[in-house]
Amino acid sequence: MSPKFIDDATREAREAEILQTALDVIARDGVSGLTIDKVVSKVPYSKGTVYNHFSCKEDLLTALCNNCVRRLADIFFRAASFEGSSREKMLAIGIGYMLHSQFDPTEFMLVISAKTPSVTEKSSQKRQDEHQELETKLLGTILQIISEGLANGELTLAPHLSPAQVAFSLWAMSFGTIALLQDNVERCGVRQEMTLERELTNHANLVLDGLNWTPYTPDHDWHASVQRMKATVFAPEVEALKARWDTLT
Amino acid sequence: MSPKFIDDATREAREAEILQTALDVIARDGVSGLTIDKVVSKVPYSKGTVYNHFSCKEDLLTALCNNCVRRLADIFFRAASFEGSSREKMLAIGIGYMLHSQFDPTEFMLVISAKTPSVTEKSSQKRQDEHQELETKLLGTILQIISEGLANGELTLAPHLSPAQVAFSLWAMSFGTIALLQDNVERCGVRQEMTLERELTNHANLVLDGLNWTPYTPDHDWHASVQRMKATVFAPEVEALKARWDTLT
DNA sequence: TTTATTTTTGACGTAACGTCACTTAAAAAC
DNA sequence: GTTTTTAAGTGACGTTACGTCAAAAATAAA
Repeated sequence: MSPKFIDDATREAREAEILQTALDVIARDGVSGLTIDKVVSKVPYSKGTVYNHFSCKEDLLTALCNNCVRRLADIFFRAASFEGSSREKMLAIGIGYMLHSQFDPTEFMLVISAKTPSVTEKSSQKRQDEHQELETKLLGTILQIISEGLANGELTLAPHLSPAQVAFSLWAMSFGTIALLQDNVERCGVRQEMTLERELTNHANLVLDGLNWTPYTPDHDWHASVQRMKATVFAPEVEALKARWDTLT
Repeated sequence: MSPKFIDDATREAREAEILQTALDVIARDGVSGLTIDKVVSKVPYSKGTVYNHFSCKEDLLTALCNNCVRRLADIFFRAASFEGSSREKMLAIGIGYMLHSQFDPTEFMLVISAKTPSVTEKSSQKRQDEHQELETKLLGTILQIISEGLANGELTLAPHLSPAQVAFSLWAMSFGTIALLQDNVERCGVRQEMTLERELTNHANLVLDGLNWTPYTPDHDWHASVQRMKATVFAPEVEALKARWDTLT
């Protein structure tokens, strides 16, 4: 009386395979070029099976986005483990975010795409809940660094600010900076003189100084900190970027 | 030898009519529910004529976005005319941005949608150029306020920051804050305690303090400034929001 | 009235979506 | 080893929407 069963492991492996294929399609044809039919044709499963995993195209996009956020959670975790002051760890979050977005602009832009009404309006509730959960996890890591700063006196919060508000500010700052600079460099006159790393560091220092998070910008060599991050906790990302660069030239 | 000619005025009027209809469709069915066919059926013109104005659906979306940015340019201009210190004017930019996004969340989200790869990949070059131009204009207004602050000594830039970088930081801050808080209030635990106005003010003050833009947060009643803005330069927006609120209740 | 030229039209070909009736296959029962 | 049972997979199909284009309409000069 018990029929064919598919175990969770192979099910997840298959889902990953479909998602990777979708990412390949996007890398080749852009987000607008992603179609379920293309994915189906490149995968050893039928359309019915694909729709068994994802309720619609937008659901698939959200799933891709969630994968990205999951990877980001790992990066943030490593950022928090950077050997240094709490403020350096905070900066590391932004740098990690940036490195990831540079390594996979497609994935980073997917996060924006997935926040777009046309996607959220159609994506399944289950995956959107998952998205919220993952975002909360990201903020959790940031909150932890804030606690650390508060605990060791490097950060003193003004009475009108809660840790959650600070976490949000920092996240919004990184997101805004990376999103707006992402593919606009060398297009708009006002922006072309900037490079992402420098800008992000500047903008982060602006906010962190504003928060009275010591050491203040003039008292520390932040560029050196960034170099150290890139040599330690983000070595894999830097390595990957370097490898990519070598391949392209 | 001269045939039927359509003058620019009626042409633009028709374009506005189509765009308004598209906005109506989006208000009813969401961005994902927007289809050219629906717009055509609600407008006294044929599909061919609509495609005569917009090269594709994405092009229409970008046009809607540009309309929004154009309105924003007006708001920023008024913000810059606020009677007060340069820092108050700067805060006014953020508040104006926020008021507009509250009055028309659809339009604000359209700006994000239009920055999404699936849209930029298909939209016409002409409208994307227009978009860049409009954004540059927005930044121009911000740059003017920065100049003013520098001129009267209320703002002194650290050597590593250019006015353009500062303008960008402030814009990214506003964009990120509004975008991420827009429709997420009361969804994610970390965020639910915040209201948009308070958060935006906090975040703006953070950045402005970080920039050493006087008067510093503890030395000024920013809430009062915001109230005054809402009573003067943004009276129309506040009025419109109030009217909307009265209608809904 | 004719002619020349722009503008409008909407039927049509194409592409992608998402569904569903049917097939396949595996494990338990006998 | 055969039968039974039902989860899982399939892909043809109906539908919707896109964007085009050849023909029709409209208008102003000749």
